[in-house]
Amino acid sequence: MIPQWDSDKPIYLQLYQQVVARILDGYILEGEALPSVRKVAAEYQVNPITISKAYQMLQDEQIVEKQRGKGLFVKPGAQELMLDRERENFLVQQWPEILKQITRLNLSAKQLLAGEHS
Amino acid sequence: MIPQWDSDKPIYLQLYQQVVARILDGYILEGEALPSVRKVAAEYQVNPITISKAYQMLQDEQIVEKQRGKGLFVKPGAQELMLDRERENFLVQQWPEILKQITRLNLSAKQLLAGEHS
Amino acid sequence: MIPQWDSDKPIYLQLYQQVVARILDGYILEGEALPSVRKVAAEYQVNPITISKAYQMLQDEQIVEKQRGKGLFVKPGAQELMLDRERENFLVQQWPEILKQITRLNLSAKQLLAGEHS
Amino acid sequence: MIPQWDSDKPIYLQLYQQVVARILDGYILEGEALPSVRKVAAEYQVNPITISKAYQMLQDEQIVEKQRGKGLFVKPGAQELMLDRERENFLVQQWPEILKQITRLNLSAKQLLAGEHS
DNA sequence: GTGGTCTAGACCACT
DNA sequence: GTGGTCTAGACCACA
Repeated sequence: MIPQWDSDKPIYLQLYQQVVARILDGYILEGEALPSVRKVAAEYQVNPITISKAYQMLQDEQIVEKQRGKGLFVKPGAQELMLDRERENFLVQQWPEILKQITRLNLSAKQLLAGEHS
Repeated sequence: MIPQWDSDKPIYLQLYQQVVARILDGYILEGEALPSVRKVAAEYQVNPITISKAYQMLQDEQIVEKQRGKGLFVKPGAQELMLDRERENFLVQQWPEILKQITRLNLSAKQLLAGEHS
Repeated sequence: MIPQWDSDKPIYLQLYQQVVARILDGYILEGEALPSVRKVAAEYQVNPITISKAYQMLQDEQIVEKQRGKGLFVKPGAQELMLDRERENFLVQQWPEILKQITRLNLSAKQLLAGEHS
Repeated sequence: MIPQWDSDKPIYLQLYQQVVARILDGYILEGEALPSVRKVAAEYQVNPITISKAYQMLQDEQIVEKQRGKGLFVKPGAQELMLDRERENFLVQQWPEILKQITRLNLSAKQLLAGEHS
C-alpha cells in the first residue's frame, strides 16, 4: 500500500503524523516495535532517510525509544502522553482559531453538527 | 505596528489572509483602496515584492481590481463572494478533518461549539 | 580553515557544539546571522545537509530563529539562555560523574581546580 | 538487577566501564574470576555476544586473562595498571576540556567543591 | 541570495 | 537484522 502524499507537506511530517494517529487510535500498542526503517521505505517506496527523519522526530518527542540494534519501540505511557499533548495543543492553539473562523463565516452549530452523522 | 510572522507560513500568504479577514470582518469595505505596496512594505518592514505577491493573489482571486495609476480597490460583491468561497472550503475541506481530530482526542464537538471546553 | 573532525562524534554534532561555544564566548552576537549553510559547507568541505542538520538543532533548541529567505539569526537572550542551560546540565549531570572519577582515581578535586595537577 | 543502559553509548562499552570501575573500587579483586558470559547475559538480559565483546576489550587491555576452561581472571597488578592508565588519560585528555568548560560557564571552584559533600 | 526536502547509494556500529 | 551518518546532486519555495 502506497499512501497518497500531500505534496504541500514534507513526507517525513506526514509519516510522523500517521504514526502518531496510529498510536492514538490504538493500532500500534505501547511496547510494540515500529516497523523497521527499511521495511517502511520499501513498502512506501520512499528513501530510508526520509523514514528515519520521521522516526527521529518521534524519538525527540519521547514517544518512542531506541533499543540499540533492535529497533524503535513505543514507550509505555506514550498514548496517554500524546493524548494530553495533542488535546492541550488543540484546545489552546487550534480551536480558538477555528472558532474565530466559524464566527467570521457566520456558520451555526446546527449546520456543523449535521455533518457529523455523515 | 509590525505583526509577529508565523515562520511556518510564507509571509505573502499571511498578508493575503490578513486582508481577506479584514474584508470579511468589514474593516475594509467594498470599493475602498488597499494601502499601497510601498506603505505596507515600510510599515511592516517587509520586502515590497512580498507585498506585491499577496496583492497579486487577491487580484487572481477576483477580490480586488487594479485601477491604473490609482491602486487596488476591493471589488463590489467581494465580501459576499469570499464568504461563499471560504464557507464552502471550510465545510468541505477543513471541518471534516477537524471533526476527525476532535473524535480522536475524545472531545465533543457539541460541547466545544457550546463553549464548554474550558 | 578546515577543522579537524573528531571521528567519534558526528560532524553535525561537532558543528552544533562549535556554534554554541562561539555564542557562549561572544564571538557570535545576539541578533547576528549565522554564516549561510552553503558558505560553511564550502569552507569546511562538508555536505550542506550536514550543516543543515546542525543548524536545525539550534533552531529546535530555540537558540536561533529562521527569517525566511534571509537566513538564521541568533535570538535575543540566547547567550543567557544557553549559559543557564549548560550550567545546569554541567552541575547536575556531568560534574557529579567527574567527581566520582576523580575520587576513583585518588585525585583531589581541590588540587585540580587550583591547577596543581601537573 | 537490570541496569539502565545509556542509549547513547554501546552496551558493551558500558559493561566494560562497569567492570573497570568495580576493579578500581575494589569490588572485584585481583585474581578473582569475572562472572561468566552466560550468567551476566541472563542476569542483564543482554545478548551474550555483547558481553563477550566487553570481556574481549578487558583482555585486549591486559586487565584480565583467560584460563582455558575456567574463565576470565583479573590479572595481578591490574588495579595499579588501570589506575595509572586512567589517571594519565584523565589528566591529559579529559581534565583540560573540563577546565575549559568550567571557565566558559564561569563557575567557581567554591561552587564546585561545595557539591562535593553531598 | 536563503533554508528545506528528497533521492540513490555507500558505509558504520551495534546486537 | 537494526538505526545513524555522510555524500553528491537535484529541485523547490521564499524574500
